[in-house]
Amino acid sequence: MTLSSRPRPEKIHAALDMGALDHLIGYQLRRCALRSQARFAEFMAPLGLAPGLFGVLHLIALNPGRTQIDLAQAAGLDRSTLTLMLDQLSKKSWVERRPGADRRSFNLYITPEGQALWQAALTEVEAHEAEITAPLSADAKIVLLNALKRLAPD
Amino acid sequence: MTLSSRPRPEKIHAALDMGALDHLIGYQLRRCALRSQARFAEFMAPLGLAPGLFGVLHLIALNPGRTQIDLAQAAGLDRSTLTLMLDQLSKKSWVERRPGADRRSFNLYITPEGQALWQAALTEVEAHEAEITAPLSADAKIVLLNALKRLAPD
DNA sequence: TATTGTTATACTCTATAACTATA
DNA sequence: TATAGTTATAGAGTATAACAATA
Repeated sequence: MTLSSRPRPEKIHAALDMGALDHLIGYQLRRCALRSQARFAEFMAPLGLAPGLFGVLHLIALNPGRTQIDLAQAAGLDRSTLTLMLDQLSKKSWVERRPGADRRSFNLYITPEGQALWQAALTEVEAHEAEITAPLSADAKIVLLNALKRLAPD
Repeated sequence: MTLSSRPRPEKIHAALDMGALDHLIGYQLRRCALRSQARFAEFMAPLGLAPGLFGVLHLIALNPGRTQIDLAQAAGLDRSTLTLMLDQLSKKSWVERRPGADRRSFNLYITPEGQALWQAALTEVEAHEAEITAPLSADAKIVLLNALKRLAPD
């Protein structure tokens, strides 16, 4: 906290009063997620992969042959949103839309290039996770994870 | 989990494999925050207040007379971002930019209308918080809050 | 009729860079 | 020169609504 930090001479802005916000899980959740996401974006940037796109790539890698509707539902996205994300992923040749038996829909597959990128991304994901959870003990991580899962059950 | 839920006859999409994502705090954080924010937006919508604008209004209400730079720093926003948000808040007459001694800057104040709106918003904030934390015991809430604060210290 | 995916459009939130006025 | 704020612009990420093709 600011209590322990000696004020620097250059510029002192007294800390602003946050009021009840400080005690709200909703607010702290937002703070943590924003910070985590910003850092995650930095880890992904060298790969040319936007944070949201990693999630989609990951789901396709683990679940080849699914339709866009399946995927949108699993990722919690609108199908129109997913269309745009898949446009980006297929423009980079990381993901393929293959026509299926039902000619209204596509079956989604990761490409070899996509596989390579995905593996590289997984390494970054682990590094990111280790970094952001560094302040927590192993036990605390488990407790936190369980709490989060109870908060947003499927 | 899906283990206990009887499959409904209409439409069965086998749950997609999430792989390691399920065990990542970074990912679960994102899921929870997105869900919380979407719900928060619904609570704020009747007031005509976008979620991000509430935070700014709240800071101004609690810290009258501060400059935009102060506020941007406290909210973790760029000053250009804050300019746009204040444009919206002042267009609705909820916030006032008053010229100060230093004629480069403004001092920010909440208006009477803003006060009324802020009070209404605080009620919604509490309702939102109660709803999203409903799955947790009082103890679990405290533990979660502490974990989140350790994750994103100031 | 209902479903899948696409398109057009728009909104929120955010940033960078160049600018104006003031210090 | 440096700072406060504005403007122009851009880019994620998201959604709704209308649409075409197919079931």
